[in-house]
Amino acid sequence: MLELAILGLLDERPMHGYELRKRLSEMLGTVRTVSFGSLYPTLRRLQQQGDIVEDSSAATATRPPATARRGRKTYRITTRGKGTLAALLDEPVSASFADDGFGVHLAFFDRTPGPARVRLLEGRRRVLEERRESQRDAATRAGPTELRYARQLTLLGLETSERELRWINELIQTENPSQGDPQ
Amino acid sequence: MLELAILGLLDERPMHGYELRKRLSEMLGTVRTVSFGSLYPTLRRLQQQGDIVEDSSAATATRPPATARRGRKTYRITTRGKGTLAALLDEPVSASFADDGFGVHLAFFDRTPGPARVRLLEGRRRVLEERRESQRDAATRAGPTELRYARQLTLLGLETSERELRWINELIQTENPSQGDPQ
DNA sequence: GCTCGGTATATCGGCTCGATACATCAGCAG
DNA sequence: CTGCTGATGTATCGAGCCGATATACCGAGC
Repeated sequence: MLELAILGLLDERPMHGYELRKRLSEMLGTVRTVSFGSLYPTLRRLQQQGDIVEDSSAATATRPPATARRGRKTYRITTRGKGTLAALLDEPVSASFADDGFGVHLAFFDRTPGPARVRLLEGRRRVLEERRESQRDAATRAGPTELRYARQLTLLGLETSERELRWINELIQTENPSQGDPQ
Repeated sequence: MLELAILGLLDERPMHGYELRKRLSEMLGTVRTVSFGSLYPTLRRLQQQGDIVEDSSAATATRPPATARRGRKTYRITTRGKGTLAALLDEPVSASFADDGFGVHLAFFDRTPGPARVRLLEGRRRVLEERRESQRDAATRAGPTELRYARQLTLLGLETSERELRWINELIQTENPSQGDPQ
């Protein structure tokens, strides 16, 4: 998922690590924060795979020193990286339907082809439906009295799932007005 | 957090790994599922620390074979383990205020002493307030048009945070009727 | 001139997950 | 009775991610 986020951002313009993190935080808001302990290893991995390269042009181009501060490493997406990005956008994996992954995918929704959009939204809906069912089971099942707080938390979660389901159903209708809600 | 959950369950009665996982799933509902890849290493760690021991009495007690199926390992909490559990319940750490950890703590709320209850609830409230603020910032900040889907997700998250804040404020009032909401 | 906070890269240990492997056992169909 | 399937049950492996930590440079303000 982090690979998708990085490639998506570098597809807009070259950036260095620290900047990537800032853009990620403001873009994904509370959905996901990225630690340096994940970011830098992922950058190295992407570089080894040939999806990104260190961008030397920015340093040597117009202004010799000054612009590129010491220690800065600016990365740029390669042609191979663009292919990887397109594949990630087109083929949602199971992680794409989880809370985190879905938010990342959604941030690049405008670059996602139509069929993949529908697959993504419906996969997310399926996850939410399963969650709702298990929450309903837990809420119905009469637990011991001492668990009333945990039960209230479950009820709160159930409401949240139901709201998000309504939300995503609206989104699916917007995306594909011809067919209704099968469930 | 997983240590707390295991110790808390074993404090009720001895159990083996598979059973622990089932109880955890139905108890925490959707809040948290535990994989075997976390469960078994954690059990080993707890055993090495002396917080739990393999319970041989159950196997040799009333019925010789039959009950204890081959390969089953039943664990029992030790005196040291009870101390660890009490400490975990009494001293909420930063992980206790995260979504996962909070749910686990709440499941054992009836065994948590009063002052620790208040610390837990107020710590959780602080986390939620921070989240709400950053979501408000993100929602206010006019992003580019192509991010409208991600923005709608943020708005949904903002509503969720606000609802959970109202919920926890009620809980705090129930716990401590004398003093109101400082924020 | 000196400290303080923001910028910037990087590593380490430890936890957790998903996948996988491998047994046992109950029930049921052939 | 034999073989199949599916639930029970323990366990490991690789990989990703997080939080803490270390290091260093820079600009602003006193």
